[in-house]
Amino acid sequence: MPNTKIPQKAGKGRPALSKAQKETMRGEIARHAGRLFQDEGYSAISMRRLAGEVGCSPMTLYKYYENKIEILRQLWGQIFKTLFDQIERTQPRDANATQALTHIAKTYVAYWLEHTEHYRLVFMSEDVSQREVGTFVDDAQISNHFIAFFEAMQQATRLDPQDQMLKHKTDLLICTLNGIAHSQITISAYPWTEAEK
Amino acid sequence: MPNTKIPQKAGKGRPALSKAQKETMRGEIARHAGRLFQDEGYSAISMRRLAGEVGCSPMTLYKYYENKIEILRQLWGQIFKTLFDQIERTQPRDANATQALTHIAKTYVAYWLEHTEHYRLVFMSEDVSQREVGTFVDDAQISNHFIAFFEAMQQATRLDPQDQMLKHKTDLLICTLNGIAHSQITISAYPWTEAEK
DNA sequence: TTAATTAAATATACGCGTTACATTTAATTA
DNA sequence: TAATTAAATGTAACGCGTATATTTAATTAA
Repeated sequence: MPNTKIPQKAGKGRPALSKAQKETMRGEIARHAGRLFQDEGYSAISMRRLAGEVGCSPMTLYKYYENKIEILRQLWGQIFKTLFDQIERTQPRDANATQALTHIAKTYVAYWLEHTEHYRLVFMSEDVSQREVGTFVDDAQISNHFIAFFEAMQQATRLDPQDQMLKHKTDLLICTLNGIAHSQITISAYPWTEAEK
Repeated sequence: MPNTKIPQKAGKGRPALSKAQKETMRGEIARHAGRLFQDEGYSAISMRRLAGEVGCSPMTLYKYYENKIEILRQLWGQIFKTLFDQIERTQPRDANATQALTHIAKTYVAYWLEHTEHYRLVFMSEDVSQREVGTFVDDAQISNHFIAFFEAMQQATRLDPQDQMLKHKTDLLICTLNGIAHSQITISAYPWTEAEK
């Protein structure tokens, strides 16, 4: 196999970037992308433009990210991490199952309302195809966080984790919460009734 | 205003296409597009390719459709028209409000299961952006049909049409029905429990 | 018949995301 | 210092949707 490129373990040449170095540059790109996407919209920012702002060549972006949507997904990941960290941090120790679920739901909605620019970046980025949103849901980094909903719902309802109904209830709750946040951000003044279910 | 282009009423130049001619050509394009999109997927078919199959130049397509997504939306419109015509045609005369709503729901799901290729075209076309799906919901031709759901729900629940709860219930029903169809088409064997709510 | 007019149809061109490839730069070791 | 090797850059190209410029053809006035 003459065409396979095997990276050297401790070769003689220029060393590959360390994980930290790679992360630094990824972060730098994400930082500019976040600002630009927020200001002008995902679809309005071209890779050539982003490269210009970062101060590198367009091709260099592809050294650090597979493609454009992966940059946006990175931002999504950061946002959800912040959100779920906040939920966990503010969860009262002495809460029972129902209170815990309510706390998750309330904090979740409150976060989006306090960071509407993040909400827009996640749920209202234009020219993002369904397939790309699909991989967003598949993204382990993000979807794992939503397991918190599932577990809290399981605790609160005492349903069998195998029960299809449990997943349905959880999905419905998430949809409802997103719906509430969406309504409050786009339309203003919306009935504030999220504690149900 | 020197730049406004006012079409002549019965001008001297080459006559504009008649409405019938325009519709014929639109239908011809939609016919090919339907076949190609179903066989190879919306995103896999380029305007150049579609033009080749129709037998015209790529830009001629833009004489009859604003852009690519409008061709897909035309197909969506046809599908929903067929679907809601069928619901109306098969609605029993002597049904009470609850029975009528149940009939709508059942026929709706059954249609997608009998025409899975249409379901895929409507709900699973890849590389369709969120903005484009947004205008799909805004499309009067399609969304008017969904008013049938709203009215049937209003009759069945006897809620005030102004009541926010009514719209919520309707939205939830539609989501649930789509969810059932989606589950049955993608996964097989799924709990068949749509008559509730 | 011919010239003028006008819309249809086509040809050309642009910027996009992305890929491929060639070249240059810089960090490491023999 | 020379060889090596990955990073980084430059250049070009591809196919895409589509905006704009140009050509073609159908009609009427001369």
